[in-house]
Amino acid sequence: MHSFAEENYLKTILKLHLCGVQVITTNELAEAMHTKASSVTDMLKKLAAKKLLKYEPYKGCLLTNSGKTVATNTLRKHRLWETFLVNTLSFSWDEVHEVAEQLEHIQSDKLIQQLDVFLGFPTHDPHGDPIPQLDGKIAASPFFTLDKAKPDKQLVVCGVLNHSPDFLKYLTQYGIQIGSHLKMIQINAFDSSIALVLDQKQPLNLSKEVVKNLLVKYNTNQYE
Amino acid sequence: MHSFAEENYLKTILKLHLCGVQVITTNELAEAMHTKASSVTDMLKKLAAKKLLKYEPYKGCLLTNSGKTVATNTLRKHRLWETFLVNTLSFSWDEVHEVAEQLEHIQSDKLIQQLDVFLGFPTHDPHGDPIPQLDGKIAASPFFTLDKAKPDKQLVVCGVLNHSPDFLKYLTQYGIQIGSHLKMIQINAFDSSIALVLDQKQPLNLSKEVVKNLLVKYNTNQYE
DNA sequence: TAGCTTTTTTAGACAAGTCTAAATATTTTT
DNA sequence: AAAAATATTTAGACTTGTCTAAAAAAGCTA
Repeated sequence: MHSFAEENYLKTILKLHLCGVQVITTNELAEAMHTKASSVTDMLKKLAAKKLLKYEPYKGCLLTNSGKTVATNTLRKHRLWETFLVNTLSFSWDEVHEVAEQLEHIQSDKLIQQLDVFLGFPTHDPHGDPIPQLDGKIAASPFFTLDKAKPDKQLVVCGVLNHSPDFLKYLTQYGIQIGSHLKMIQINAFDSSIALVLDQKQPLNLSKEVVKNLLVKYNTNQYE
Repeated sequence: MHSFAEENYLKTILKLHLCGVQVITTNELAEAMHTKASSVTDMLKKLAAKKLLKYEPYKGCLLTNSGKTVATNTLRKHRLWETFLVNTLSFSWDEVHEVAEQLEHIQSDKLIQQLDVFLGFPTHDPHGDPIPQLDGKIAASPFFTLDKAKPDKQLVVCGVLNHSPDFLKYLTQYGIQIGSHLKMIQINAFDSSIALVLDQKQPLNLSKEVVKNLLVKYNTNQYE
């Protein structure tokens, strides 16, 4: 139906939308796609001709409903496959992205339907990102970054903003993963680093770069 | 590493090899690939330049060792994915081919390795075809077509030669699947059809077209 | 072996997607 | 508001893989 390239452009535009960008410019998209602005212009014209997005030269683009459907579906497939790789095939969370980038383009409604059943209708992928549902709904993240947390409250790690293997490996090395329990002690004024306690064990210090990319929530089930 | 098109050509050449064709001609390949002879010539030149096969104009082609490796690996991936779709995601054997044609091109050694582990190192796919092993070895089929069977011996259905959905649905409709037990009664001289008994139940008549595409073996475990 | 048929290759075209370099808009600065 | 800087688009080229139509080679046939 749609080419890999088309699906990739639409998915990237959707992800920028989800990050709060309203109208996406050619250069923003070129950077996100690791390609050149001229290539983006060519593709935007093609996608506009297919009515998958609105495109005004020099003004940027905006997904139409049908473009949003394609993009959401591609994102759904990507996140379901990431969940499969981690939950079923023992991949670690820093290894899945590249493979899921390929798997997300497989065309088969039944395949994704059955994968969803097999995985037990997961709501979040291994990085804590919400999996778009079949009707296109994407749950808003109820999580916040660690630097926004109140001190001395029990927190649970729920996801990451940065998905780079380097960052994910860093977290793994310090024993931080989805579900880890921690308590924020204080923000150090000098470098905005944060002192915290992980899993009732030794104290730890995390830089502001790390802290701003770590999604947490307050632990409401601490007496379970 | 190699494009989808290249992998498809190499895989098709390997499959023709496995069916006993030694040197493959341009027209044979064009028919098997559902494409035109001129397109085949172009691709053969490219694959020969990459040393994946030997190509002599007007004489046909022959896989080199490295070409054989790529082809075997693609076939291995195809058959592992078919096994996954049937065993894990509840696909029927007539639904898997098209999806596996896409999945076989996913590039990730770890993915296939882990899939193999998850499936329990299967040796045959849902159509009874042997799954090439990691070292490239492909088990020779110990099965034979039903028209070669001796009468009145217990047989087990092990696979098919024709993989078309029409044929597979036909078999399913008559209750024939991998593992079905049957006994050949007699060959009818008039139309070469075969009378048989399926699973100790009602007698059945199968046309010579069906019989020549059904792989069976003698049941050596009938007292288990 | 000369002529006919079939097979295969070549030549030239096209579509998708990308790129560089040049041209044109837009925005910012002064 | 004109000049400079930045952003975007256009023009033309390249790659991959395909096709049609025409040319060339190979294989038959008599």
